[in-house]
Amino acid sequence: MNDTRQFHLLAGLATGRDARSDDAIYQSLWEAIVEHRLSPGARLPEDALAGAFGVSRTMIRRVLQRLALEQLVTLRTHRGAQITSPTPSEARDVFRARRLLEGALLTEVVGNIKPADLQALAQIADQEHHASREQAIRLSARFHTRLMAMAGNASLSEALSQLISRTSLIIAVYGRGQAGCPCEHHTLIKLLETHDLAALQKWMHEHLTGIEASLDFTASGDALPDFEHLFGHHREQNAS
Amino acid sequence: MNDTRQFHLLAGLATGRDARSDDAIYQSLWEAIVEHRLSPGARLPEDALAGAFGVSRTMIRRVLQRLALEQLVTLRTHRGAQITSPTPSEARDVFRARRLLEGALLTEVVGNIKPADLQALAQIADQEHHASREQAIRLSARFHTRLMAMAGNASLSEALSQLISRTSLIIAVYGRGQAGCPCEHHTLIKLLETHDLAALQKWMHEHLTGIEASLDFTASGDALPDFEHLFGHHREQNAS
DNA sequence: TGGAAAATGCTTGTATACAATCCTCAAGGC
DNA sequence: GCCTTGAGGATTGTATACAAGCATTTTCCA
Repeated sequence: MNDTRQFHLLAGLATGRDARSDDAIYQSLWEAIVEHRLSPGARLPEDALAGAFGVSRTMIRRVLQRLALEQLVTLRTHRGAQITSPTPSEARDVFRARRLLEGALLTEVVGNIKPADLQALAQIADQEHHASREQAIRLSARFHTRLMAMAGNASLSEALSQLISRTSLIIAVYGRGQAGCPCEHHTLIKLLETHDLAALQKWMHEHLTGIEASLDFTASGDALPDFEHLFGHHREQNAS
Repeated sequence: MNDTRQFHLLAGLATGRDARSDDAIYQSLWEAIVEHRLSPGARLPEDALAGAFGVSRTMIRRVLQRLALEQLVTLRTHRGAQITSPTPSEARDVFRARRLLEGALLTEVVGNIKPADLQALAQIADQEHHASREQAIRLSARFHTRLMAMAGNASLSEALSQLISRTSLIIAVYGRGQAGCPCEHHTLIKLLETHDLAALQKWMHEHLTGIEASLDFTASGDALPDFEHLFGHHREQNAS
């Protein structure tokens, strides 16, 4: 069927021209994933994407590989790409990693605060207020990414921004209703102005723990249910 | 000239067959980079690699893109790939990041020590003793990677293993003579057995700081010298 | 009528052809 | 003699053709 129409909403996002560089395609797909317009489990056929973006499969494959290395899409051989569905275990790893990294990086952030940074953060937080629920998720990711860039360590910032993107996938699978935390971000900006490291770290820890606590891991996020857990007693009866 | 011979040492490393999967090619290149058999700045022409590995450029390009996303090679448009030469600033970022991450992860490692892990670490440390200088560098990376895998957080382990690989590049550019630290790794294993977190963190901090201190950042690591800094006064004289 | 096996179509994997760009080297002008 | 400019070769960027594998459906048999 070569369903190009399904992905035309993606193509319309960026510059508007027909053929785009692979970086622009990456951006479009990244935004669609982080904004939950492409949900975990959704298939990403190469032909359909190539048609929507007006390029050949070559470029699409390069972009998909990049997204796969960032764990936003899952590539299975001869079975194509689909948006990654993080497992509960992976989800917990991501939150543990973020608590550790963002807490530690705050130490370096407080020594590096510049007015321009605070202004940029405030602008993002403001946009979150007026944005749709979908865009708010992406802006929330941008807020955290921008905040951690203030630590001035590109190596860590990059690793962290990947964790932040994956958090959006986790929320898509295990989130229940209520969205992120726009007002909380304004609180953080006020704390940044006081340079109170302990308070900032406490805030960040509670912020991340709060998001994690709002998730519901009982719902099966994966495509195939856990038969072992559901019907395991049958086997025990037969085996014994 | 299509100089395939230059890369035949790489092709001989893995399985020995002619055509290999992209993962095997990635492994071969990764080892050659980490073992300093391919030095920073070395060019990686796609045709030559394709010939050496007995595959087409398609696969080579995929592997090079992956190595580029891990910052082991640098991809410049229409100018091909070459082994990355980390800047002094990047080098310092990597060491800061490793001190932070590895120090913090030790906290989770000490709660998770299993005999099999200690045995695996001891085996790597032993191999370091008997290995050539080149292989010792790779084994040292493996040691740290294996150690941090004990923390049981795949997200952080992956980010960290990238930092560890990049450290090898940094040593290739800025290292002066003396190699790594084989005996020190045996010390760490003894400390692990005591479960003394504070001592472990102290050891790790000094270990990484010691390596960083042994580097010489005055030598120009980049291909093209810093003309701005060298000849900048000329422009100032003309401008004023 | 239900199930298993085969066939067909669709999607991905790999290689290759062609176009675009850059680098090198040589020739000409100042 | 040095710098600029142009042509040629070499290398990368992109698209496409073909092969290989999986999924679905259809058919056949019990």
